[in-house]
Amino acid sequence: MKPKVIVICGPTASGKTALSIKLAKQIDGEIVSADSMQIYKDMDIGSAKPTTKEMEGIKHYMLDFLSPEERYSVAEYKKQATLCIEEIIKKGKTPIVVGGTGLYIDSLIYNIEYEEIEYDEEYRKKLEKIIQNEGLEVLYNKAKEIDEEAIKNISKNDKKRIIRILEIYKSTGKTKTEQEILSRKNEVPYDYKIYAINIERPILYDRINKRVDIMVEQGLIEEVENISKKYKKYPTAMQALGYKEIKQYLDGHLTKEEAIEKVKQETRRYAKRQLTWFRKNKQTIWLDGMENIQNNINIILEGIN
RNA sequence: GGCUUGAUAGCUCAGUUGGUAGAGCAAGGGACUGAAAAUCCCUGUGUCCCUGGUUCGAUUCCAGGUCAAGCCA
Repeated sequence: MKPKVIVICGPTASGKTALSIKLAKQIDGEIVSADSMQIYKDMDIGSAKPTTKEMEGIKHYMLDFLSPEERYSVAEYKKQATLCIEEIIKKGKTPIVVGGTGLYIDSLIYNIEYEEIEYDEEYRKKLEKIIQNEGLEVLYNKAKEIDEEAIKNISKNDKKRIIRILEIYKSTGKTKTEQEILSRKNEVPYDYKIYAINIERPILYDRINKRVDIMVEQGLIEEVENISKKYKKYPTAMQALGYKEIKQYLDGHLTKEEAIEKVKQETRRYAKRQLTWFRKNKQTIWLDGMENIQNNINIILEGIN
């Protein structure tokens, strides 16, 4: 029998944190975060990182451990989160994976293996330069020569994925298609039970809007100010919703009101994309976020026993 | 009170020499394996303010009404 691991996903502001902590207390569980922004230190308010008080003594992993100056990726997440899950199981407790980053969750539930490679900054700079001088199409054609299969699913405008085909080939000598076949060769070691929380769209959007207002009240602007003073570069951290928009305000490109409105709008769009992602997995059991938390926990308890 | 202008998608507006309409933004759907809170793809939603007239046919022309803005009293 494979050990059970519970996954709780869902769009931002759907109530994952509250549900997961209450669940953990009832089943003697510990929480492994699956959130690409809550990993960063000093990004507390804007990433909606659970506070120590909210955690109610439940141990959380994969949270608040990385400097915003550091680069991070799903490959590292997969490796580290797997170690956390193993540790929790060793203690005889139940791991609960909680988060909104679909890519990170999939890396676990499908047990995706990522080959060891090093990030080659020089090569990426070189590619960026080619895009600037000669256009993206040059790289698209190059990628097409390397991996005709993978390029079928990639738009001519999708800069990131075009670059990735080239980077993977450069550092491993394998095509992305070959790499993806290898990445799924290992059996999934755990019995993942996947739950997603959803709320009626207008209510979800209303909650998002209100949450952004609360973040500003709690000092989001000061938080972003602090980060931009404290750190010199933030290769992935400043992609975060709430941070990049407030940064634009601090740099004088937006008024405060415009920036706040933009955070709300971009967060609503993000929630929509998250839902698209989570809908794809047909074994996911959906919970109604407007339902009483204990009732939802009961559904989960029935599912795992 | 009089005159002028306007009223078309959720918003800002274009347009139809009379044959029931289209842009931007917003929105919705989708993709996603090493930056993923990122990146990218697809989609047009409509009593054309109301009532009547002219007309084979009116959102378009005419009359009246309603509302809004401006000007004059």
